[in-house]
Amino acid sequence: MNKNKDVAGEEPSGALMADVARLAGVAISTVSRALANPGRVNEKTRAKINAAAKQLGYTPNAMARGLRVGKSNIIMIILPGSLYYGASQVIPQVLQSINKSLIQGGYNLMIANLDRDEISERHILDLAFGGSVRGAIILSSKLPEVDGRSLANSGLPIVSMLLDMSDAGLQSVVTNDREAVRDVTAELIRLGHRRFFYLAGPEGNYHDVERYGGVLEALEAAGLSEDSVHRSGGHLDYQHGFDIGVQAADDFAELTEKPTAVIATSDDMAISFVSRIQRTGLSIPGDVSVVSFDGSPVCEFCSPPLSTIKQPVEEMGRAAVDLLLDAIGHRQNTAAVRTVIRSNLIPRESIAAPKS
Amino acid sequence: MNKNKDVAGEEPSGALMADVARLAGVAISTVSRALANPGRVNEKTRAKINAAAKQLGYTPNAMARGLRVGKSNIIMIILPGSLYYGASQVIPQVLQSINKSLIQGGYNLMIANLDRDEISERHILDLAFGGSVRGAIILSSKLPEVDGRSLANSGLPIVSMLLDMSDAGLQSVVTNDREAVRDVTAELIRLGHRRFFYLAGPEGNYHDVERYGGVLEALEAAGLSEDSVHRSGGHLDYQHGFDIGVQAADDFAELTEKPTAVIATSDDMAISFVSRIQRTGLSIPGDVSVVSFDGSPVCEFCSPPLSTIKQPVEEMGRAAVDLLLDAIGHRQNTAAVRTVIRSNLIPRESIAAPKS
DNA sequence: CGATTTTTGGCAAACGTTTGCTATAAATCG
DNA sequence: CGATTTATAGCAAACGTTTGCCAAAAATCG
Repeated sequence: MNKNKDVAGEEPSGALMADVARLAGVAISTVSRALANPGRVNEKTRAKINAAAKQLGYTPNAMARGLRVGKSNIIMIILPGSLYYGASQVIPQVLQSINKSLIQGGYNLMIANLDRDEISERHILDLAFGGSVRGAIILSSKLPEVDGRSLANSGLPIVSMLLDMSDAGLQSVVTNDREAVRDVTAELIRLGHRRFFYLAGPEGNYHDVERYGGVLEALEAAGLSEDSVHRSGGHLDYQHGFDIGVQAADDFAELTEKPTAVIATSDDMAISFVSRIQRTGLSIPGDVSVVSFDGSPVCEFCSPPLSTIKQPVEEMGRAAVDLLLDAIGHRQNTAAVRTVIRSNLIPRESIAAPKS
Repeated sequence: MNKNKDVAGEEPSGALMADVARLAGVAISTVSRALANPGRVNEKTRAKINAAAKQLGYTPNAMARGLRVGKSNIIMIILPGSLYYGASQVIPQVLQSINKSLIQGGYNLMIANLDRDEISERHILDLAFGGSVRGAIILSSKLPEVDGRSLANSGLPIVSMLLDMSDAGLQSVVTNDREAVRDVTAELIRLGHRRFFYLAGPEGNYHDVERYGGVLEALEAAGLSEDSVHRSGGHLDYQHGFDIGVQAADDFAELTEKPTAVIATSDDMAISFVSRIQRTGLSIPGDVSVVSFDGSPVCEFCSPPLSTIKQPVEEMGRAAVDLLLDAIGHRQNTAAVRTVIRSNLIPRESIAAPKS
């Protein structure tokens, strides 16, 4: 019965631009221009067209447009898969902030997980090279690369967030991890602390390097030796944030000369650490001061409320999107490939001068 | 210089199917079939084509394919915008689980936020009617509807998750909120509790209705009056999870006859509530027992560790994706429009028998 | 009022695939 | 070995837009 033998879809879906044109009594091209290119068509015909479009409930087909103009309106965010996801409180906030900014710019957000397997790398590359996405925001330190195809030379605008990848030539939006940790360490030193306990994230990870570096800088500035800090953790993924704190507490228990201040690289590990060492009879901040990184809201309601360095994720998300849209719009990529947005310490009761 | 005057894209982007065909010395259509329809082409030519494709780093253009076949391979997840996002710990887990399942099925996940404004409704409808997405998983109770276009009759397969929308004819994947709360309330009654304090989520919200209903059912079953439970909160969004707990603590303080057991509808509010009432000198579970809903990992590290009802979000995500893909594949939509996956109580030290 | 410029609308050719149909080559059969 | 079936490959027409170019109409000018 169907006249059109080469029918592809199953349902006629919605109204087409041709339908709108017919109803408005104009050509298809006029409809197209009326909808997209305000100035190019007479005000009166445009009104007619708009009316027709509304009446038919017309919605332009995104794929047809994308194909024709050779651009999609989708941005993908590349998350370091199970490594990060759900681990740190920051990811949902990052997503929300990025999505909000993107939509204002007329873009949509697609999620891509970059795990350690080749499958996921290939998948991301397919997205990039298949014209599905227009740009990428990456939260992973590794750029997918398989069989000669590499995200780096996909021609896709890419912005790195959280991690500094300016070395790889990527615009990067980061916070001042190092400086923030240095400052808080300096503050602890000023309060009288001399022995420190550092809860590391995954070994070699950018954040870990930066943050531990910050500790060392503060120690050096105060004339303290590197031995004043004991490093714990580092062999677990961020995914196991709470586990890191648990293990570190065991570690801590075995030290003969207890540190008086703990610097944790995420709130999760700080929380589980605190929970465990309180159980051994130590009090916070009486016996040991604790400060961590992330700024999770839950820190306010721990006992005692935890001091934490709040990452400005919303601002970072906005900045990343701005940079990406700039790059897409060919507005000259500002020479600066590194955008730093400052973290703030939220001081709470978990920090005090050491006992004696 | 460019011969092709009607050039659309700016860069030649990657290799085209035509390039592969030329290199392999076959027709375009043969390439297409070789890549998609294994059996339809001779093994030998197929090998030649695959080699050519790999050599050129060919990636099929998703939009062209989508346009031709009239289907996209993108699924959108509709989140209740700022209402939920970042509030409850469950969202990131939901996203991860859904994304993982989708990718295995060859689909991609796009994020859509449904806020209370018309803009976001329109945006989602554009996605649906513009052929951008192939199906939707919705975590919001409201179906977007503007100007006669409604998601309900977009023809798009939709699955509701977390919220039961089977009344609206949507396949729904939910947990047994009511039953779980009823059981835990019954257990509290068994322990000897007779006066309860209920921390409500947003008033009228599905979860709130179900969970509060569970409390009432347990009371009734035990022959206790509805007055045995004091309801607090309910006028704030989930977004303000922690705030709800804080306000509820004030509320609690004013009660002359203190309840001995608290049932909270999210971990966030339980955590802030506990923090505040401990500050007033009450002890948990000595003076008051606390149980909440969600199963956030952080509960294990609260003091005392919080009993919580763990929502099986991973399983729910998987189930939602399965149902959606079934619907897309026209496999008869199983008559059951309601899939229930059971929650489990994780009992911890925050629950005990009342004092006297 | 004729000539020139500016607006406005239409035609048709893309964009990169998929796929129905058809043509050829190979295989099978009587 | 000719006839019939079956496997394989190619042609060309879609899919629903956008947009370069041109033609007609309207406006402006001398």
